[in-house]
Amino acid sequence: MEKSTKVRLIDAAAALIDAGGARAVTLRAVAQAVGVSHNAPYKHFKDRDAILSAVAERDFHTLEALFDRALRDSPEPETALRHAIADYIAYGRSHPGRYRLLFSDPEMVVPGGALEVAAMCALKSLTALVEAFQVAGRAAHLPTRQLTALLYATLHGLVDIELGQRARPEKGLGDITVVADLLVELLRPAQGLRQ
Amino acid sequence: MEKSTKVRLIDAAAALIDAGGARAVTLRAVAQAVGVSHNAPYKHFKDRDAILSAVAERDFHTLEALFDRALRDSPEPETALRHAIADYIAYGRSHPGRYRLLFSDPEMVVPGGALEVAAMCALKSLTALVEAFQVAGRAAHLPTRQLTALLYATLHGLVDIELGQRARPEKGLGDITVVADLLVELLRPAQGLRQ
DNA sequence: ACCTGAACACCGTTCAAGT
DNA sequence: ACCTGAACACCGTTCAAGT
Repeated sequence: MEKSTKVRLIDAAAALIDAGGARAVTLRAVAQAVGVSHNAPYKHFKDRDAILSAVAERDFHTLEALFDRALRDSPEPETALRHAIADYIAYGRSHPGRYRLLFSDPEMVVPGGALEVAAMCALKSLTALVEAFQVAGRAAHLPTRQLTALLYATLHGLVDIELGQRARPEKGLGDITVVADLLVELLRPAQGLRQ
Repeated sequence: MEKSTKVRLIDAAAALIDAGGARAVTLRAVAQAVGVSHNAPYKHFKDRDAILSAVAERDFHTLEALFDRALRDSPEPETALRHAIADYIAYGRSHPGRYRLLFSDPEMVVPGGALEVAAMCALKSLTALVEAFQVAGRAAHLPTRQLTALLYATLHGLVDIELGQRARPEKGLGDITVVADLLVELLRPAQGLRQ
C-alpha cells in the first residue's frame, strides 16, 4: 500500500526537523525530499504552519501511545507512572526539534483543529495513568485534574528547560530524571502510612 | 542621558514581540522603529538571533529581580514563594511572546554567553527563595538543587503549556495558579507535623 | 566608530496553466 | 484531483562606500 503524498510530506518535514530543527523545514526542502515541485505542498496543506502542525499532531499521538503502553504494561500503577516519565523524557531527548514543536508557536494552532484534539488525547491518556495511581491509594485526596496538570507541567518544564540549553546541565537543573522521580516521591506519603 | 542605538534596538525588538510575536522581529522592522537603515543593526549585533537573545537576556534579569523582590518584601518565606509564583505567572501572561523566547530556540544561545549567565542568575535567585523556604522548615530534608529544579520546571511548564494554547483552558490544565499552589502545599507537610 | 544603499540568495505564497 | 513553472514581495546577510 502506497503512502500518500500528504503523508510523505509529513515524513519529510519530521526528518528535516530531526536533522536541523524547525528552521530547516522550508517548503522547498520538504517538496524536494518527496520529489515534487516546491509549491505542490499547497495542494495538501494550507501553509507552512499547517505542515508543522501535522508533525506535532502525529507526535502527540505518539505520546498518547506512550502513556497508554506504560499503563498497559505495568501492573503496578506507580511503576507505570515511572516508566511513562522515563519514556517521555527519552522521547524529548531523542527528538528535540520535534518535541519543541509540540507546545511552541501558538500561531500554528487552529482552535478546535486536529492538533488541539491530539493534544487533548495525550492529556487524557496521562490522566488515566494518574487515575490508576490514585486508585492504588497514592495522593488519593487530591483532585485528579490538578494532579495530572502538575505532573504534565513538571515533565514538560523539565524537558523544555533542558532542551533550551540556557545552562550547562551540571550547573542548572541537574539530572532531570531525578527531579521527576522526586515529584513522584512527594506524592507517595499520602497513601496512608507516612514514612 | 541618551539611550544608545543598541539599547533602542533591543527596546524596539521587545515591543515588536509584544505586539506580534517573535516572527514580527525583522531586522527591517526593528531598524525602522529606531530610525536607522535596515542593516545598521549589524553594527551592534552579530545577527537576528543575537537581537532576540538580548531581549531574552533582559527578561531573565527581570525574572531575577522579581524573585529577589519577593524574597525581600515578604518576611514569611512561604508567602514570598507564593508571591514569586503569582508574579512569574503574571509576567508570562502579560508578555507571552517574550516569555516564549526565554527557553526557545537554542540556536540563539552562545555557550558561556550573556544569555546563559542571565539565565543562571535568575535560577540562583529562585534558589535563594527555595533556601529560605527550607530554612523555615519546609521540605527541609530535600536537596535544595532538586527542589528548586522541581519548582522551576513546574512553573515554566505551566506557563508554557498555557501559552502554547494546545487546549482550551477549562478542558486542559485548569487554572494554573491553583496547580502551582498545589505543589507548594505538597511541600508543606514535611515541616515536622504532617496533617 | 557608525551608518547607508545596492545587491544576492533564499523563502512563503499566489496564479495561470497543464494532465 | 494533483502538479508545474513563473512571478512577487519579503527577508537575512554581505559589501563597498561614505562621515
